[in-house]
Amino acid sequence: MENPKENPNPESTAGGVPKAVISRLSLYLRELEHLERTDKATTSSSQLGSVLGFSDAQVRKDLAYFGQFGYPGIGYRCSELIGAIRHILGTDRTWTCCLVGVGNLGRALLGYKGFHQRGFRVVAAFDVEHDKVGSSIEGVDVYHLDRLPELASENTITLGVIAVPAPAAQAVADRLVEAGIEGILNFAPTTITLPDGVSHVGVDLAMELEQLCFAVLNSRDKTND
Amino acid sequence: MENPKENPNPESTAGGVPKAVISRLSLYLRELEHLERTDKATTSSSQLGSVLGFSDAQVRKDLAYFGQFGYPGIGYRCSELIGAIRHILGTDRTWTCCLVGVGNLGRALLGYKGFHQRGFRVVAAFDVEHDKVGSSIEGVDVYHLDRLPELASENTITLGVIAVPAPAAQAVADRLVEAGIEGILNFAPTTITLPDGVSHVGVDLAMELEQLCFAVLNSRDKTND
DNA sequence: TAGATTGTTAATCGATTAACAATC
DNA sequence: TAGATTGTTAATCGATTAACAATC
Repeated sequence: MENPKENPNPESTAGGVPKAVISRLSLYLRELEHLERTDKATTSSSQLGSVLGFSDAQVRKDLAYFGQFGYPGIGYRCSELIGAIRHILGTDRTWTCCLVGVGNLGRALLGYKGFHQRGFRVVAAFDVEHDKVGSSIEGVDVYHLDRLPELASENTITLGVIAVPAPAAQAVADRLVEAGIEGILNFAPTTITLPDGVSHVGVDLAMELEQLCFAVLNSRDKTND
Repeated sequence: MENPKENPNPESTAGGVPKAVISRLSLYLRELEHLERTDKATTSSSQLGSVLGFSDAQVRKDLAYFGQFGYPGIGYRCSELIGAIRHILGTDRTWTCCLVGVGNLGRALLGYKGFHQRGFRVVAAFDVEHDKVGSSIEGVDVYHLDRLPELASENTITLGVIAVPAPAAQAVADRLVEAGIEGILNFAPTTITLPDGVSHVGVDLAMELEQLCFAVLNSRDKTND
């Protein structure tokens, strides 16, 4: 046991990818798409890293979790790496989504072009207020929340976006789960509890500002050292 | 050198707090505020952790970076810990903010009650479109971006929120920096470059959905093991 | 007192960095 | 060829977990 052997099971990588790697993958993708739009055919780990504030080693290591995408001496072909990262993230297919909560934020999300551009199709919006139900926002029909199960199975909706007030969020989450949704993006500023097998990402806008406050205070301290 | 001494400089903690600790602190705070609203006077590291999916040890360790806030045998008094975390994050004071970009998302942000509730005061909004300039949204006046320097110094605006299209984001960031802003919350789906001393948090809504996709795909794999 | 829970240390685990042979 | 850059290994660094004496 003093002299450990090499891992005898080389293809066992799949499950053990750090979560931080996946966020960076999204950043690499965004940057690569930007490079491609500005007609750069290739890039390198050091170029990609320096724009985003990571080391070249980190970029290569992150990609190495999933395979070999580069050319020694050359770097990475943007279009190829874009395709590879999209495939890894799963955004090389179309995802069918619904939105619950057509308030200020919900309406803004429906108007957000970025979702459609990246292959997310919002096929229905839901609310419980009768003056909203029946309307159409940015081409998306607004239904009463009671019709969620029906529309979810008709359209095989996979992802749900929650944009309701915090007190309603858990009940909405439960109904999305009941309707067979596999993933929830939660904008309500509250913790929601979900069964295993349902994925979850939470975005709390006020929390992001809090993080910024802390960063500002720390930066002040560092400057007046 | 074989037998290293204990750290001779015990109070050198300040700078070295992992970034992940700060996000968890925000989550603890949100949960504590929820507990307080539901009339729980005290909680414990294991209770706090289990709701949020962390271990009790992690909760205690995170708090230990900043001091001692609990009572052995009792736990934490919610109101005290809320005060302590707010002080750590810097949200025990009022932060003066401005918003640039009064599109769908910008308007939604102006209507978002959570900011004001947590001590963020949005004192001005800016845009370059003449039909928007001069209007007032949710009680916040919309000015032409050219008036940013003037209004920033009059109101000592500390934080700026960017909600403009990606191609305009860097130029807006530069003008915010020029106007003396100390922190930027960027909702534009692009990387912005800032000088040292200006803090930065980026939120890319499409990226969050990408993260969710990956989680859903992985969860499927795990289920069909 | 017995039970609960903290703060803190030491042990474990995981992630990042540095270095370099292989490749174009 | 010389220069650039990859993929990968080993070394370093940092963060999480487990354990427990101290405390209420």
